[in-house]
Amino acid sequence: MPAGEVSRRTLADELASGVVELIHENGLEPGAQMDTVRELARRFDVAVPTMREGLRRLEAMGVVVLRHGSGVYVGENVRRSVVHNPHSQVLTGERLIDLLEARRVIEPPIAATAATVRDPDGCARLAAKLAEAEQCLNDARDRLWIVNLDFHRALAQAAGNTVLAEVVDSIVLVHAEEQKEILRLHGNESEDFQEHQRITRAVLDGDIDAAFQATRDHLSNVIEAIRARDLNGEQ
Amino acid sequence: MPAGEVSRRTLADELASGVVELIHENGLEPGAQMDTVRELARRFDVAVPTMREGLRRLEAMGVVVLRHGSGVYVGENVRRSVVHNPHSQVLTGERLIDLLEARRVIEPPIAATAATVRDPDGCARLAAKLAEAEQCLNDARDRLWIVNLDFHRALAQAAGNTVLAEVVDSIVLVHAEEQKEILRLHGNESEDFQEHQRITRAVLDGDIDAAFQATRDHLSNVIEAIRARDLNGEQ
DNA sequence: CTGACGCGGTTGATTAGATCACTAGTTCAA
DNA sequence: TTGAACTAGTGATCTAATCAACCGCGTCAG
Repeated sequence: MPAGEVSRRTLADELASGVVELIHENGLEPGAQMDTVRELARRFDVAVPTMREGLRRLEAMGVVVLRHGSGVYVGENVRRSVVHNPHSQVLTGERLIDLLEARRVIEPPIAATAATVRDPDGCARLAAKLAEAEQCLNDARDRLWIVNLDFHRALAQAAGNTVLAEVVDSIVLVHAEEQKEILRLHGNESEDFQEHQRITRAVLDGDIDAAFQATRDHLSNVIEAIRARDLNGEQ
Repeated sequence: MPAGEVSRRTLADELASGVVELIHENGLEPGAQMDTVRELARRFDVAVPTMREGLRRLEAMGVVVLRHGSGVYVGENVRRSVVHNPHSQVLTGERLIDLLEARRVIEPPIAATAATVRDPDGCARLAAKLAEAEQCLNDARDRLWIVNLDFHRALAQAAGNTVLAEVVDSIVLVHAEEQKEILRLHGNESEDFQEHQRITRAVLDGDIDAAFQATRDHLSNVIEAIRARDLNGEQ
């Protein structure tokens, strides 16, 4: 009984692939409206509920978005190879530490790459996100957590490699709501901001070692803060 | 018209979450059989096609597997947070280079972590995968490509962090079939094997710098080999 | 006794058709 | 001109039926 074994490909799976081909053949960008569910069902000569099953597969991946009463749209993830799974296990203390430690391994070399590349657009976006965070520190503290996560995404994007951006995007978004709550209770917002400043300066200056070290130090501090609250004791 | 915006949560989405909760409440492991589609529909008081839509979402993520004539099973990805999207764009030359360059950023520090941790099980699995690759080099060359990808997965697992393992798992599996074809035509199998040997020795010896450098060199060589074939000219 | 084959029951897969809920665009009235 | 109401289009969900695949059990043959 090897449950992981793919036996025969279902029609829903084939329809999902067919729809993706259609998107790419027509050069549709994220946000573009596609044929309706009924039209797609007619085009592929299947029943509407069967087409819906295929579209649900794509929806899970963020490749399409079904809007009730409006239509079917191309999703943001249409070109993504790596996504995060919104239907995975509940976040445990151990898992959060695992996640942050993984980020501590991955993100410093990404920051170093960003400092190497020094892409003008990427750097501008990073600086803009830092400015946004500063504003949030002053008058929109409830948004600060997501802007801080976005800072890390901008950092990965500044490395100029879409796969790296997708990877970081995926891991920072894991259990986003739960992270929000934990960071709200135990984060240190002004220290985080200073550390983000340090990272940004290093990247803008093209100082590879400083970018690496600042990112590593920052994530180490986050890990220590989370550890200090003895997360396992609260479960 | 913000297509990426989540308006109202559908029943299919809620059912997907409900099924995941059921899996975790009952402590079901990958491979375990769950209630049938009809039973799940009854349990959640919805119609069968609606439950099927929810299950298709989970199936896309590898959280469940629907086996025709048999039942619904828990999938391998039930605990995964990061997965690869099988429904993304066609692999282009540029995209493959992007992918390999991302791996060159991420995998060396992961190898260094593996050399730091020196987990006995992880190291054993790495050595076993290397031995398997050697065997394939002699008498099963058609399988060598997947075993070589598995080597990288074993390397990430040896770092002892599930998120890192998931990340590497996801990126090496991207466009696996297409990678197979490209590596078959342009890879250098005996050189790859030697480089994998070098990486393994460094990890087993706990030589952090060597593990980092050997992994980086290996991936650089793969990138150069792919570049040398002028991939864009072939499209 | 063991292995292979066939059958029946269970379960997933797909269809057809209907009704309900939401959205976007248009028209009308203040 | 603006806001509200209406309508048509579209997704969401349901009911009910039929078809296809799998699994377990029993029987038969070697």
